[in-house]
Amino acid sequence: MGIAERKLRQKEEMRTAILEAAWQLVLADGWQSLSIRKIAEAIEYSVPVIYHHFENKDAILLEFTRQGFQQLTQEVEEACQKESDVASQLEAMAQAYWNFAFNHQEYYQLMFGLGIPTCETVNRVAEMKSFSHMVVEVLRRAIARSSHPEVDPWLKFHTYWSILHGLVSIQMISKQAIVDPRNQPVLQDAVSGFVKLLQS
Amino acid sequence: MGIAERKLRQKEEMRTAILEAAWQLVLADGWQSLSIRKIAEAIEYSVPVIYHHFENKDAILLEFTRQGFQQLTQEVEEACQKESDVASQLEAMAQAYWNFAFNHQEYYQLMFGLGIPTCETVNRVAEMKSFSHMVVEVLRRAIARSSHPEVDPWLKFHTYWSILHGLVSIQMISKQAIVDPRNQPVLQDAVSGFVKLLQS
DNA sequence: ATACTCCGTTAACACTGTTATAAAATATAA
DNA sequence: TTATATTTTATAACAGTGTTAACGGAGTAT
Repeated sequence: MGIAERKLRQKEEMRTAILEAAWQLVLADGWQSLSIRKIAEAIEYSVPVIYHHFENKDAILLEFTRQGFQQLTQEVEEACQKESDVASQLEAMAQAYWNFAFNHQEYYQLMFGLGIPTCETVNRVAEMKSFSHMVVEVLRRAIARSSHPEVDPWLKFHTYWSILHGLVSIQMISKQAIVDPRNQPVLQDAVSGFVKLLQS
Repeated sequence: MGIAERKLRQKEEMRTAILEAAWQLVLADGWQSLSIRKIAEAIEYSVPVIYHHFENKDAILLEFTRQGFQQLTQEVEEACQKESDVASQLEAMAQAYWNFAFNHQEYYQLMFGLGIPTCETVNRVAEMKSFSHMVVEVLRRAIARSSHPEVDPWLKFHTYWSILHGLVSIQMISKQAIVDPRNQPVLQDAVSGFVKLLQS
């Protein structure tokens, strides 16, 4: 009875065909414009067949999210194994993480739910510049008082902001719960570390 | 001729009515489910009137983004002014930033294009746990070799990951450009600072 | 009173995810 | 081989979405 086997094989082929077509569409036009109908047209089948292989559109996206995390883990791990001492490992891993994010932007944006307001959108928001400016001034004073007054305050601002934004978004993703602001050891850990280093 | 003034006033009132209705809808059901038709129904006008006040849906969202950055700047600045020395200022500002993000999650998510995969979605991705586990193991070794072996590796992981994610997403938002991985002073700055502190 | 400019409407276009229903193709049993 | 049962595929619809063209009516200006 090779019939059942053939059917299973065909089912698997169809599944990967859907994923491959979807991926091509994403590479061409981004996540925002991906649609079930476009996938159906690409694989030259009608729309409902897709629903025989995936419960809904989110299931397709979830599949890619999984693939993304697999690949991220693999690349970071490889970078780690190329180094011997722990400090170099952590730095190499950070670099690998960064490389993954920008070499596979589509993956990264999906994995972390980044709608990505385009560069134009951001530049239109003058209010963002006020914010940057305000924080930079504080950092400038801190740097002036430190033992390394040549440090670039904009570099430090970028770092400071990134730490804050990273803390917030990772927290938002991992826990929906409302958090007591007075109980944030991670925030304390990261910020006090940053400040200590700034003043050293 | 008070007529022209009255018309201008009415136009302004309509504009704020649209924004207020939109805001209520967002508070009730989130950004994802906000639609022009729902706004129209809420203000008891037909759909096209909205297009007389805003070019399109994005223009409405942009308005809220602006408001968000204004409010964020204000709250962070107030927190800054309550402190005297720079270190306390930077820490208070970080706390204010954090508070803003979680007290006005809708604003924050819009401002940074966070689609926010829900907690359930994230938990379904087992691959995320592999990643976490892998990194935690490296941190555990680093902590064991440091002079503070009692430090929680999961706390440090959370910090490490947040720094990386923050760097990446801020970079993705502010510059569309493809970046040369060998030229990332901010990444160097943040990660080497983290590692130094970890080993101290 | 006539012409004209707004303001607001209805109705449509071109999409989206999802699904009920019907038909065609295939597999099984007689 | 024929007839029945099963699975696979397609058509067409539902309920939404953003956006806009076309039309009506009220208020203003000449």
